[in-house]
Amino acid sequence: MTRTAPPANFYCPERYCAEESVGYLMKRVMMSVVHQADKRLDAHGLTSAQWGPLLRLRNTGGSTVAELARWLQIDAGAMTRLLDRLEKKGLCKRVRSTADRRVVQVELTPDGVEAIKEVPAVLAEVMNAHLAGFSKTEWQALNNYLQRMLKTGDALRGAP
Amino acid sequence: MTRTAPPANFYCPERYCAEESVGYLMKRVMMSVVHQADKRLDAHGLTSAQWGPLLRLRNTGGSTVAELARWLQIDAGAMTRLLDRLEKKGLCKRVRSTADRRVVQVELTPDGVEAIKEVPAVLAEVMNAHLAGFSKTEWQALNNYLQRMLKTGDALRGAP
DNA sequence: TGACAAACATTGCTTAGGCAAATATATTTC
DNA sequence: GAAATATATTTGCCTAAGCAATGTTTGTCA
Repeated sequence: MTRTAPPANFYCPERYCAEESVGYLMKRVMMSVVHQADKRLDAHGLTSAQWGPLLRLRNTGGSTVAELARWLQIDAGAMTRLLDRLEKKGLCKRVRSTADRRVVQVELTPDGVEAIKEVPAVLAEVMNAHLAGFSKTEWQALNNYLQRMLKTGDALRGAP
Repeated sequence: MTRTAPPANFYCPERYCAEESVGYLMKRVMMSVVHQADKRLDAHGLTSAQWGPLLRLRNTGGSTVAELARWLQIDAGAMTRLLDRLEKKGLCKRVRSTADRRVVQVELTPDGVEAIKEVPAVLAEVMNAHLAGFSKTEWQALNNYLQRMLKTGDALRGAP
């Protein structure tokens, strides 16, 4: 049982300035990344919210609504409607499971397989572009920092 | 005139794995930060999208719709509706400018001043919590990395 | 077995952001 | 000064996520 480290002391209420905060910077960086990815994926008719489930479906060869929602950490209702939109575009299809009649199996259609093809290249390209000038050591350090923050954040809300 | 560094080469399409990407980690960290902040601000009747304009209004002593939208980097239409909600809650008020009749001046109400009071403390607390275990050097390195990524991202879309 | 709890999918209501069009006012240009 | 251009705000239509029901089906356990 490892002891949890105490909170850091980098920010204090009196002179908290959003523009100098790691949180603010991270939000801005994410906005830039998403914007770039969206711009490139628009040609393929996908939004930044839509390639997530498609990629998962490709990697698993089919999944369920609840599993996709858990995987992407979004609300199950939101996932239902996201799948509505993807199905309307003909990129995936839903089939009620016969084994467990509560669940709905989701699968890619041939058009869905086609649509997801270029996505990994786009994501890799956008991330590499944003990391221009980084050494491998710096990139690894950044990864390490983010993984630690994520772990700390999960612990905050008592995650497994 | 400094030459821009070429894209990095950390990710490639064939074995691009979202879970191992800096982008994925950053998104997850931001979700955790926003979730924690929302949980604490809920008691004050604010959402994570609403303290942004309020804080800006406090720091500037009043602003305009367009300036707030630019500051927070969101759509002007979205800002209009966000201000609708804040105004309905009685946290700010709008006054048509007499100097330039196109613009609408936005100001905090006394209730708005009250609502924003605890926000910096909450933000500082949430950020410090997520940075538990970080040395000052590591924190500075993280800041430096993020600033560089942001600058690179801005350059990508030709920002000033 | 039979009640009760849990899991799954969906829908309604809300907040929220992006894009485009409409309108009103300023500024610049000729 | 008139016309073109730019800026400011708002509105409509879309995607999107959260929360709280609801109905259905499955699993548990007394």
